[in-house]
Amino acid sequence: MKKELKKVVQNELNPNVSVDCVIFGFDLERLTVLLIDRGGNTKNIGPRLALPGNLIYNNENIDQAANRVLEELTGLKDIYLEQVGAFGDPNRICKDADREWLQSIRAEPEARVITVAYYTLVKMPDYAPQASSFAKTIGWASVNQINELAFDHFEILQAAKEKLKQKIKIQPIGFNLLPEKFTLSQLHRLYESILEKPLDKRNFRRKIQKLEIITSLKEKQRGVPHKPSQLFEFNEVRYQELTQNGFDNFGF
Amino acid sequence: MKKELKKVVQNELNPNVSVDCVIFGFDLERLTVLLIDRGGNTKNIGPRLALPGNLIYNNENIDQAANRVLEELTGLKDIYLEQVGAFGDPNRICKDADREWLQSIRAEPEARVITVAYYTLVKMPDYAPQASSFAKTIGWASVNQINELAFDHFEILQAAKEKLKQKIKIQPIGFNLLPEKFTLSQLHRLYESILEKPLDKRNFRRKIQKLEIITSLKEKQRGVPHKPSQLFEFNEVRYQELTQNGFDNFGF
DNA sequence: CCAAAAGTGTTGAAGTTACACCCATGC
DNA sequence: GCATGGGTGTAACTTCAACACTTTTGG
Repeated sequence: MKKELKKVVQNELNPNVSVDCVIFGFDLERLTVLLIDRGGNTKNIGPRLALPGNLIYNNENIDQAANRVLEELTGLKDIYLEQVGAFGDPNRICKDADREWLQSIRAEPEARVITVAYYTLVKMPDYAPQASSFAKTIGWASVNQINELAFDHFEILQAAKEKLKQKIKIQPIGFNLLPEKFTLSQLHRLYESILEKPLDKRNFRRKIQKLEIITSLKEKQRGVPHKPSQLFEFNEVRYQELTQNGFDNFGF
Repeated sequence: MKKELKKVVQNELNPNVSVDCVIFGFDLERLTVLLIDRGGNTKNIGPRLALPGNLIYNNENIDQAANRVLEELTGLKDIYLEQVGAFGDPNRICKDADREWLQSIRAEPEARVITVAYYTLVKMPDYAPQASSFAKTIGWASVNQINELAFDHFEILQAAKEKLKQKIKIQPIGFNLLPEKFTLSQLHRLYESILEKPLDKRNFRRKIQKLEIITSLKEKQRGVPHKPSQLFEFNEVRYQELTQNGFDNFGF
């Protein structure tokens, strides 16, 4: 072992640790994810799309780093955030485009990086897109139309999907993806999108309503070319009651 | 940003990333965990016990690093390994004893470290303890008698317990903690230890036997001062069948 | 013969699945 | 009036929870 005893500079970027964020949304039809486009400087070799992410600072914890990246990118604070895990094979930078891109944005492009992945749930209407230092353009993509991403980001996306799938079976986190007022059909489609399987309409409605975690509003959809749907809101109070009594299973 | 362009030395330790391992065992009564004792050089300030772990090399992936630490410590290869997640507040080294200990074993004791935690399941009889460069003495401790550990290791242990608890509800990984031949009562106690709640004996037996993932051996316990118990073994083939048909819930 | 853990069935309640038709609206 | 999605009930089946006594061995 070589003794270097170099002083750690607290507010510098740590060249070895990054965070990447899988930002999920729901367009009322499909589950979507926010991707950045690395643009033309990859000369169109390899995938142009990537998950948003960046190196962490030495004086912030990992969750803070994820929140910072999110705020820089979406302008949103305090959104639902869950760690997926750590990734980072030594050879994760296997594509020419990846290497080229890193050289354009990193001080130490050859450093061994491990990345801590998070997934987050945002209400699409709340989201105010904004360009940032590391994202030329950004946009939503339908999750199941993606089949290639930069670095190991495709693998990370798959892992995030799986975590979300498991989580939604035991906690009603889906409400983070819906507007304040929503219909049972929208909630139904959301669950089907995440679980990637059809759910019987009547059984789904019965199950949700029995839990009493949604409250019917005195309001209906307007202007739709079919029978207008009842609107509901999430009942946070009731949810707290349930979880405190050890509830942890929806049975989907 | 400062351009350094230093060459990464592939087979050097990365000062910023470590792995820590929660090695679970089962003594047929309680869930246990393998801890290292940092010994006398802490002057008995703060907790002496810690999870085994070490920095990663730049040329190994994180899973490999965890396997390496495990093999160095227990001599075991190919054991059940599951990532818990990444940890590492900037201020995780908050205890004097921690700082002092790091100075004795690390080239860059002040570096910001994030650690990737894993939990593993070992059959206690297979385990051959051996001292290593970073562990003076090691030993098993009963999980629920621990209330303090070095660094953020107590927090990591709690997270690992929780992951194990969730996992065992959906996959029969408990067999990794039992000897090849075991009794239903031992399996029962194992599930109760992990889930931290009593399970009805008859209902438990019925549920396990219906799944057919254990096979009755033509052999019984010998030399016990009570009715000798039937011995069983895990049926791996049957388990593969089940999981391929999408089975993922024990319903505990 | 005593202590200790093994082993075994039934019943009532709750939950799950599968399934088809009428309703309210915009155009 | 027609296309579109909204909304509703029931019956058969499966699963779950609760519960107490007899058996076999070693000492």
